[in-house]
Amino acid sequence: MINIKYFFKFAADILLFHGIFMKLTNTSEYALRILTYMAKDPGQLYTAKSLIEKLKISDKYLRRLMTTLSKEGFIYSIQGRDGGYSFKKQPNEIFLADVVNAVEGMDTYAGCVLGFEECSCENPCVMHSTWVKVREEFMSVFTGKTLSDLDFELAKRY
Amino acid sequence: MINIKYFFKFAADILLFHGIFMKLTNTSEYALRILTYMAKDPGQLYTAKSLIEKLKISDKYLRRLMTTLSKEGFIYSIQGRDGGYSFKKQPNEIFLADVVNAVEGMDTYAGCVLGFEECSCENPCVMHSTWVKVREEFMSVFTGKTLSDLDFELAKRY
DNA sequence: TATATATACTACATATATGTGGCAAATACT
DNA sequence: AGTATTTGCCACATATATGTAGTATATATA
Repeated sequence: MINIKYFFKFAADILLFHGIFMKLTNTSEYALRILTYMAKDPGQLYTAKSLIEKLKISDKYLRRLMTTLSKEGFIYSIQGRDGGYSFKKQPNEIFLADVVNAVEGMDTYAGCVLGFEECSCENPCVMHSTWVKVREEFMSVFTGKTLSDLDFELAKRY
Repeated sequence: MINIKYFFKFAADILLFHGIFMKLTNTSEYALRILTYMAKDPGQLYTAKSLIEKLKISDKYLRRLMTTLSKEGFIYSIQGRDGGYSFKKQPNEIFLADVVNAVEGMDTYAGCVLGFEECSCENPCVMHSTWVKVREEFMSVFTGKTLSDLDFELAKRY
């Protein structure tokens, strides 16, 4: 899930700055943060402890998420001493959309921006075409890129 | 605020359909639903009662929203018998981004898709450029269109 | 078998978004 | 002044997302 907010902000020099706030839910953020981190070195076995320390995600929340990601087939887990998590599917088989979908659940549908049930191309609301433009950009990016299609060389993080 | 979810859905013919769920918060949906409805006939005075019936928004929630929209300067309100709401700013002066921003509050900022505080073009996360593409599409559409730039002829709704 | 270390699960706690109830205040009309 | 109709406001109720606590279970090693 993604949250988007617009904002206005005064810079120090009194310049009016008109920007956007667009944010995944913490849950989706965490899932992508974890998997993109693991994708840098996909062969490794990662303990919850190491992920928590490295990625600043709260202990129990991360563990619950790992269980979800495991049940969804992205990773497998090994219990007991010397246990941990590693990839089950390869990173180049995992699309960004799949990750978001998995952790957010599938009990949703493509909705009208104004919340109308009956909105469609044949019977559009006043914002239909406007919204479709935004949605299609998001769709093409998130369904078109896998975990291994990201900027691992550019990013100095982790 | 906007919530986006991906979804998979089986059509009747067993075709696997891979789509997107992308949704404003109810609050933003309501605000846009109300203002786009009013923008079809901007000169009129609208009672809360008529808006509730027409737009299927719960009584008290709509009234609270109208007060917000009024305080934010989009509309003015007339109390008492024969009172109601009407535009203060003209619809062609109200950008979609302004509406979302007004009802969601301004205590936010443009964030990293993975939730990193320090993420920027100079110090990007692995998803930075990917996310910027999506965000800029949303930004250009919502800061580029006003309430009067919508498809009033096409939409049979209301 | 005992111990250390790891994941799995359940239930609860907190924060935020959303929705509701009741009453006060304003205004037109009689 | 009295009444009907309308907006304004406060406090609470509910739903969902997020975060935490405690305990059970699994496994490598000694």
